[in-house]
Amino acid sequence: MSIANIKDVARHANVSPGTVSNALSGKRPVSPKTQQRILDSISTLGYHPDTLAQSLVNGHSRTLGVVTNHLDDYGTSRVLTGIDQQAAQNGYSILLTMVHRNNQITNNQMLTQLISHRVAGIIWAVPELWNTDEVNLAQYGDRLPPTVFVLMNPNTGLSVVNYNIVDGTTQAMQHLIRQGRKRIAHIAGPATWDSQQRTLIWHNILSEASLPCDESYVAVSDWSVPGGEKAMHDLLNQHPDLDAVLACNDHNAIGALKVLRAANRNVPSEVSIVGYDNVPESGYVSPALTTISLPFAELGHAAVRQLCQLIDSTAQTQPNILLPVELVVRESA
Amino acid sequence: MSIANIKDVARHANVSPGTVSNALSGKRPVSPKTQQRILDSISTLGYHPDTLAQSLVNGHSRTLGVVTNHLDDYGTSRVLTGIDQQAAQNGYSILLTMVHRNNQITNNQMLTQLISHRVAGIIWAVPELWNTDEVNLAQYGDRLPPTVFVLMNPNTGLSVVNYNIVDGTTQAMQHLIRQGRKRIAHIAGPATWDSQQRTLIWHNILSEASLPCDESYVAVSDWSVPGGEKAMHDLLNQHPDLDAVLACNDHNAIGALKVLRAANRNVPSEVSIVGYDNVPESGYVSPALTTISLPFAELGHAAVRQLCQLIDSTAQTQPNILLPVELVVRESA
DNA sequence: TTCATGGCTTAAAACGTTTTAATTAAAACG
DNA sequence: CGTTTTAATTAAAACGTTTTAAGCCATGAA
Repeated sequence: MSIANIKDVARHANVSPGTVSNALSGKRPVSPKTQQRILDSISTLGYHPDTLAQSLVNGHSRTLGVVTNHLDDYGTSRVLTGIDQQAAQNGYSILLTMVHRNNQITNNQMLTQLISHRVAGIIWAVPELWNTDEVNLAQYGDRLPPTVFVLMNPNTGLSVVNYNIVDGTTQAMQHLIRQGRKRIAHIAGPATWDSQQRTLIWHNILSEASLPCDESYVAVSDWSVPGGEKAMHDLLNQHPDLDAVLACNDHNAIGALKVLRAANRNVPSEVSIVGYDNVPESGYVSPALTTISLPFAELGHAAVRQLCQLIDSTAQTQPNILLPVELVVRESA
Repeated sequence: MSIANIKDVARHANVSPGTVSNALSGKRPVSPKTQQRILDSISTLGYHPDTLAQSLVNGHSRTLGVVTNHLDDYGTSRVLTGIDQQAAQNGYSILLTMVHRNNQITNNQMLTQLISHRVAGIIWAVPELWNTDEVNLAQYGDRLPPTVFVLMNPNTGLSVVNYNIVDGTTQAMQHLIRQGRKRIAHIAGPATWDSQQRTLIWHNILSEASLPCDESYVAVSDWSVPGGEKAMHDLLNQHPDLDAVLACNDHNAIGALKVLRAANRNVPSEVSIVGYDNVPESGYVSPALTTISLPFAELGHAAVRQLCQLIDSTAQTQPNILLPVELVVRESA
């Protein structure tokens, strides 16, 4: 006995397939008696409608394609969790495609795959790996479903959901300056758009306050703890008298913390540190990190809501969304 | 102009739809000339086959349904990353369903959703939240596609992929005993199967070695850092002279570390600690944690491979898979 | 009695593929 | 050059739904 379909139900309930469809969708009236009969047949046969067939006939699949980075870091995981949450709430399933380190599959292949699956929309959540030059969106024409980009440069003409980078860095800097710090070094990330953005703000605020902000106060690191250690080392060599550090993320800040402890500089009395991201461990290193808390899960929520609006309204674009951030003051500054 | 389908291609290449299908699949020979003509038409029209229609006609969807826990902890994220990696390699897409904290959707609804999507197989990767009583798998009969369970009790008659819990805990205990530790306390997790398993092994090894192992040496915690702090507090009260701690995971161990530092007990000279999981932060707390490294990504890989075998062979079951673990010796023990 | 009205129901077409069985075209053979 | 074999192609059926247009049957009005 193979798996039951709508015809089996129809036959069992002595009714036509169309009526079964109506009974389930409620789009057309069905008499109470037949309704009940159909429901009974459905449960005795254990019938579940075939989503594929449904999607095929009405042209869309109530599925969102999500392209995300590998989940090795906290932020990406949280964003994906948020996406799933909101998608479930809006009645969408999600079709997942991940970008891995040894990336064997191209952006184009990913898009093609999602398009083939007839997803209703796409969320591109690969921070900064999206190079608009690499992929020519226009080539897909109207085959490309509505698409929302998370954690991306909002000045690209695409539909972007991001957190407020400017505000976050500004808050952190102001906090340090308010505490009377004068020589504020900066551990920058790799040369991605958002990282450059933060460095720029660091520079502007310091120069406005007539505080030192030349290049010797900046060390470039990757996003890792060892990277932070190395950067802190260099900074201490250049400026043994520095009294604060603005790190581009918490992991770098944690690395810096280790180096400062080894160098017998007390944090925060001698040197203040502010991180970025508010990863869980930032709360239980010692001293606990003062950091900028980013609304990762909310980014996921907002992206799905934005996407659903695009899908429903068939408007081509929506205004970008920038979510607020929050300075979490703990012990390190 | 709507999106191109196989008929459009056929018309454009002066050929029948069936031939286009054959040209793409290679299942039946097509003459080189027509082949070329078809390929040209495909690229000028920008044709991508509709996966939904394909799946509908050949009965399966080259999609794996994955049910995972929310991604707030490292292990789950890594497992999912591993699953995606291997699935991509085997040519499967993945349809994601997450279990969230405020769980509004039941196990049954999840299964029904996946079944409706005609997934080729299911990976259930919700550690310990799966209660076999809650869901009666038998009720789905042959509607349920092949299913593999990750991080679950292997003694259930289901197809399970897990790491070797017994071996991991044993290695940790032997390491502590080798170092001459006599009073080894234990921070246990919530009363889940694998947690109980570890507590049992802790007990057996100690009693074999004629070392104290009564209940007063066990504190129950959740999996969190604060939970670990509280547990460590209690243990120190009960046994101020304890000289080692076996924690049920790294977060508990980190919490314990904080309490021990506050109590001025040197780690590892006075008290040794071993964690479990090898989360990234275990490497950069101070002192760095000695811990059991679990093969999370490999669990994902193995689960997909196992599932693919089940799908291909249509054998009902496969032997369970237990992956080896590794003791990572750092500073804390 | 006839006719429209309105509420349910149904048969058939459509969605975009693959596959089967039948057909044609091409090649090989005597 | 006719016949057989083989290779390439096609028309049509199938997959499981939804939807459209048509049909049926009471009911109530003229």
